[in-house]
Amino acid sequence: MSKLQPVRGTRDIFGPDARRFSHVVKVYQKIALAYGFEEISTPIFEFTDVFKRTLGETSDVVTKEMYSFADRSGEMLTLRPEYTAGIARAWMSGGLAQYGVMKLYAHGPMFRYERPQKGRYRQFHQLDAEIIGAAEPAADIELLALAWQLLCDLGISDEITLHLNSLGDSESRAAYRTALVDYFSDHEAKLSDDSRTRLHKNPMRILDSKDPGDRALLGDAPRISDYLNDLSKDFFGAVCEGVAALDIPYTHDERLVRGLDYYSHTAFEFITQALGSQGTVLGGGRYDGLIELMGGPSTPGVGWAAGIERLAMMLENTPDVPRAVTMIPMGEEAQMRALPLVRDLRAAGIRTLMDYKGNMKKRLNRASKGQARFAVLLGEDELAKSIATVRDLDSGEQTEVALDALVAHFQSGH
RNA sequence: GCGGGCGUAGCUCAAUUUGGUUAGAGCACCUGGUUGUGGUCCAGGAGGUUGCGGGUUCAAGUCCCGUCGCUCGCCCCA
Repeated sequence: MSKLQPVRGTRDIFGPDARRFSHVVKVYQKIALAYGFEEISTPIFEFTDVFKRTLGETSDVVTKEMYSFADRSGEMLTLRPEYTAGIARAWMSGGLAQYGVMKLYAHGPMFRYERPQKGRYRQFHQLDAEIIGAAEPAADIELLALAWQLLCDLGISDEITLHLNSLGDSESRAAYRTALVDYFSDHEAKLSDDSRTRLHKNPMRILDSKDPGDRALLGDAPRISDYLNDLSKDFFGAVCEGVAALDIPYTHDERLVRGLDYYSHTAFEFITQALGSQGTVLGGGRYDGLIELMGGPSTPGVGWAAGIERLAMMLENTPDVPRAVTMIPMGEEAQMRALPLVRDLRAAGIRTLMDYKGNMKKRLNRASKGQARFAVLLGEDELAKSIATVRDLDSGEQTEVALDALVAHFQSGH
């Protein structure tokens, strides 16, 4: 505990990692705003009940993955393992229903007590999008469009495929579940240990088992599409049509299910092969039963979340630090005279650096290693003439620029 | 929670087949050569309890046990 190392499954994000990370967030914010979503920021912890009630007492997240603790007054709190429950809670406690359909986006840290792996951390970060109050497939489609645009704008869409499925409404889902349990109960002896537990706890999860023995049984297993009632079929058909109209490539993946209890109708995951077994880069679905389950009015909702770390890992290039201007004053007077000049450059939005020590050689050295583009030399000679010597660090060319024209000089693209 | 692989300087790696003196190198960093001109070059410096703890041995970076961490996979998920 006293060791100078980060807690298992957490990490410091710095340098190139930090730039990739924030690039993902910036791109997302821009798109989300363009799509008409509004930002919401919810606390990173909630009363434990918020997650317990919504995720289901027996889900893995609740039984073994939550960071829960009692605070000083004895309240049981939990660091959020996912976004939806907290946002739904905010929607209710803030009376957001008055705004009608709400389209919300968010980004921030999540916490799950899991064994770390490539692309999986105990503190990880998600982008999130939710539409609350819309029962129409158009909302699902809009969210999928938003997700796809994000992946496109990040330049990673060609490594990713959309897997789309319908879990049906609660009636369809219940019927299917019964059929599934019947089928697998007949073959219980052939199931893997994991799937035998699933059979009783969460039978639909057997469908995406990686065990070869289980997979052999799947061929003859009942298919969800045969159990959808008309309403569910129409809904799914509309979503597929919309996705096709937007030219989003997808596959209907009947084995795609959800671990969380409150999902219905649409379920989807954007999956890549590039990240090993942590291939789901963005996933979500419709949760029409959630808000009622939490004690609110019956209210439909759809949403998704994406792992920022996973997206960042897939970026082809690391965004560069913008190239800077480095001020190099020589002598005490120049040092003072440089202060307002640097301030004005910075106020104009020009990335401007100034060292605290060193002779000109060292400063130029540091400037070029730090990827600066220009050095502004300011010494006695320059001050006497009210100019600065601007040195192009790539070409070595030097020009004289009047001090009161410095900002304009760099703003004009130099 | 379960299984495999791996832990030597900030990073990448050395350290003779089978244990043997003071654990080395490159990159990066700092200082000087050059008190107003960088990236090169030269010289020097700093940086390590070989992850940690125990054991075997005259002797352990090297062998054994434990532990912690990283990593890949399972479970589950973003």
